[in-house]
Amino acid sequence: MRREGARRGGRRPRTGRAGYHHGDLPRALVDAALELISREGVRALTLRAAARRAGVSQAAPYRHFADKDALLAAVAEEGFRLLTASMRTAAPSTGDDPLGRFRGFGLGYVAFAAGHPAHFRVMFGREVADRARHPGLQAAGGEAFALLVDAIRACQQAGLVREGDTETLAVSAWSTVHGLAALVVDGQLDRDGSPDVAALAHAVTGSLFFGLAAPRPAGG
Amino acid sequence: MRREGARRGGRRPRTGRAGYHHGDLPRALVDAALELISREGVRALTLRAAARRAGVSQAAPYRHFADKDALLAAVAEEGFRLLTASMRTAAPSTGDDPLGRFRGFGLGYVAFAAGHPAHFRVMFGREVADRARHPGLQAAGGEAFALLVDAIRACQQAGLVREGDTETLAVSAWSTVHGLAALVVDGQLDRDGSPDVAALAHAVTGSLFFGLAAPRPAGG
DNA sequence: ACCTGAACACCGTTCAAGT
DNA sequence: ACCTGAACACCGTTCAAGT
Repeated sequence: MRREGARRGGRRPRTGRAGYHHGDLPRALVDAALELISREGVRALTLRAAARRAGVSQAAPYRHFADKDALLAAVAEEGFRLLTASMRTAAPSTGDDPLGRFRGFGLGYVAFAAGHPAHFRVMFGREVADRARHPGLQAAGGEAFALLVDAIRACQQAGLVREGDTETLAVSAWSTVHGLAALVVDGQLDRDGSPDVAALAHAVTGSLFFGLAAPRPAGG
Repeated sequence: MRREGARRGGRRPRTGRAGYHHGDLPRALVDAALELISREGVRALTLRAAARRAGVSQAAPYRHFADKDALLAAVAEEGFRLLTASMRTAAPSTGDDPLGRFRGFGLGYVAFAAGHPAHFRVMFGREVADRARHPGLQAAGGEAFALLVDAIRACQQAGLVREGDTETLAVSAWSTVHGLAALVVDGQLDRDGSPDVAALAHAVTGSLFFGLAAPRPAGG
């Protein structure tokens, strides 16, 4: 992970384009990787193909990434940052609606996966061979999980979610939204045409909160 | 998918070992693939490495599999069959406990993933590039989902699960167990040592049924 | 400081040829 | 009917060399 800021907006460094083809080859390689994955699948992502797309020689990527794994780790790390952003965007920021906030995180999680399938695949697909070598990755993943844990704790404190080990409840919540996200990205839900992801996300987060059990008959 | 029965037990065909190295090279290649994935990751699975492991030339696999994708599809299809078997084993077969049966399917799903991570990865990891080319695969996946749908319907008929579109409820259930399974296989839950998968599976299927909501105070 | 060209040991896949 | 050997166009990665 020699790469640092993504510098998305362009704004090339003053030191100039001398020697540069892009002003930002790392960024160009990450974009090329995402496009290759989206259009032709993870197997089509080769370092050489990404280099070709960026208009540099096959050896040039090694100036910025130690190996193919490092490029994939950069994609995954960016994905985790976009994930937390998507969760925050979907959640109301007001402190007085902890349940809405919790549900918003879930909806944002699924929306991210549906909107960034290439990122999602690299984040969770074991493409990054040795995750331990990329601690920034683990950290970024932990941040998203922490968001969920905090939201559940707030709901518990408001008396909206039942008592119990917060982390275990968070694993339930994470499993639910992650499972839906994975099934969507994986195309497993496509058997009768393309599914209404937003509707499913609402149904699933609703089930998560209220459960599948039939309401007890009053006095029963 | 030229390959047919897996003939797991050994029992070589009478027609003899003349020309055969294994009696069953397709089986040997599937086993080699699983071992390579388990020991060195999906990237280490190459057709040539599988052939080496099976003791045949690099070109020999093409007698039995059209291409690398076909070998992966065979692994995935076997996985789906093992998944349904695991679900059936974990579920009580008695007709008078639909809820236990439903929960058993969920526990069996997670147990399969934890016990067969290499299969699970190929089944859901987009390693098989063109899934449409392998209809047997889609069918085997649909079977597992159908099990869940039937179990939910039975619970609804017994008044144990609330009314509503059965398929949508099934997606909730599938998402929950699939999400936990994926997080386990992916190592995402390893941040404080290795997790107690069976305990998490119980907690998660419990949450799925009862929800996370705090019990309503009586008369409130 | 960043990039290229050539090289090495690998892949997936094909095809003529062997038994 | 099943397998091999050689071949082709690709990969990841390294390294000396260029500006």
